Amino acid sequence: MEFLELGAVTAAERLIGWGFYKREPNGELVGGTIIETEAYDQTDAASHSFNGKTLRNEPMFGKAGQIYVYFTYGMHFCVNIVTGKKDSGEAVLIRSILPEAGIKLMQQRRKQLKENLCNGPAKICQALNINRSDNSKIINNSDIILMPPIKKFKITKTKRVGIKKDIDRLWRFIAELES
DNA sequence: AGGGAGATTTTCT
DNA sequence: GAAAATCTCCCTA
Repeated sequence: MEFLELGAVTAAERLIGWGFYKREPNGELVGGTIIETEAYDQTDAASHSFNGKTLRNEPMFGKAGQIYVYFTYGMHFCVNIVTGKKDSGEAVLIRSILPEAGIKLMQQRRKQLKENLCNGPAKICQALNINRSDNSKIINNSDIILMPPIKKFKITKTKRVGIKKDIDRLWRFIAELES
């Protein structure tokens, strides 16, 4: 996990293939393999940290390996993994994971039976039950778990989505899935 | 299968 | 007061 201190862009690429989970109160793991990420840092007009530290983005200025949960569009939560050195204001948005553990719980929470369980940042938070109360938690020192990759993926870089500024950076990383 | 609108409220200016 | 690192539904083909 030392690579998380390297900076958001490097970390975003290297996080592809890692397992991301939340541990339920009863010990059950819910989550799966990360297959899509986006990097945000302080040089980046699309980043919450661009204009400096605020009440909301304060976790982005913490140590690598915490999580930053934000609320957006009046109804959705999204999770980031904080990267870089303390006070650098960077993080990696987890955009998509492969549902592998706790699928039944995910289906209940998402009210979906098969597709679309975790293929979007707000969907992941819904499926894993991540919300404001998880903000600033330390990964692997709480109920938020990150596990090393089991297999390697080929990775595609693209432009990020859902932003209006700095749209040309190729800071979105997607695992190529074999069919 | 793809596009457009509406939902809904926090956050910062 | 406006915009927001989004999702779902409903429409058209």
